[in-house]
Amino acid sequence: MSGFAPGECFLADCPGRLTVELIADKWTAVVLYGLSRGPVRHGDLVDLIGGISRKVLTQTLRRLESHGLVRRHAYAEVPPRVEYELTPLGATLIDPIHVLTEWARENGDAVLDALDADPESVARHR
Amino acid sequence: MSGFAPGECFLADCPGRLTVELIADKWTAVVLYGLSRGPVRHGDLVDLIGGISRKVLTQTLRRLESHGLVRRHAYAEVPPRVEYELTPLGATLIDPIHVLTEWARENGDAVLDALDADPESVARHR
DNA sequence: TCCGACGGGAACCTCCGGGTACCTTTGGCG
DNA sequence: CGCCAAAGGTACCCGGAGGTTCCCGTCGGA
Repeated sequence: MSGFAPGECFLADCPGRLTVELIADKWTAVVLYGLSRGPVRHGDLVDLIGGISRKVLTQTLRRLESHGLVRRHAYAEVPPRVEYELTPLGATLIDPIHVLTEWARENGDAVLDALDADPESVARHR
Repeated sequence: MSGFAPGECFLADCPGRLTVELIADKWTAVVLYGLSRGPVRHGDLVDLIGGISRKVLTQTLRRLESHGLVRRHAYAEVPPRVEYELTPLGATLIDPIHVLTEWARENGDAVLDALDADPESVARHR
């Protein structure tokens, strides 16, 4: 519990808040991660991620694009082909996201244990 | 762009998804970070974080509690006093979150630049 | 000739995140 | 004596994020 300087950040107008706004979204991190090994087509991303709707994927990608994290390549072919890839800036976000997945791999079970070992905490009010 | 093994995770039912479900929330990461230096009272957290409403803070803390990341201490005093603190499991999440804040400190400006260097992309479809 | 492949977009709906206002308990104080 | 303040929780309501469905565009192939 030492080595952090928590008070300095995450409080209202600090840069950490920005990142949270960016990736603390239901799908953003997953999409970024799905792009981490190279360009992927829109439809492939839908299959790859699983559970995301095409509309939301498009929205997410558009937002990431406008934030400079993702680049869009539309080829004038038929049937249309669109590929998305990380920008260099976007690629720098993979590491932090990767840290999260590592955490999940190590502690995911503990969370699940706590979840079903603690059903009364939902019912307990005081 | 090497060293990752992206395909293995983040795809539907992998553990990485769990973490995202956990902290990919507007406030969760911020709250965890606010608790990272020790027990904090409910009201103090509201002030510390800034912008969160008491209700949402309570909801967030409750969820974290049921996930085993936060422990709640309610003292039978008047006026009531409630303190929240990280569990050991919750403390392990501080590092990954810290990585995110580091990213923000380094790349936050680049994101903001991309945002207002690309205003037409926002107007184009939003 | 008509359908299928691929990606985008509009219309519609549902659900829950978030804000507001009120409730609780008891001691302080007018 | 009675009313309010402090601190946290909660009932209720609304807006918007996210999902579903359908439609569009074009060309190749059955």
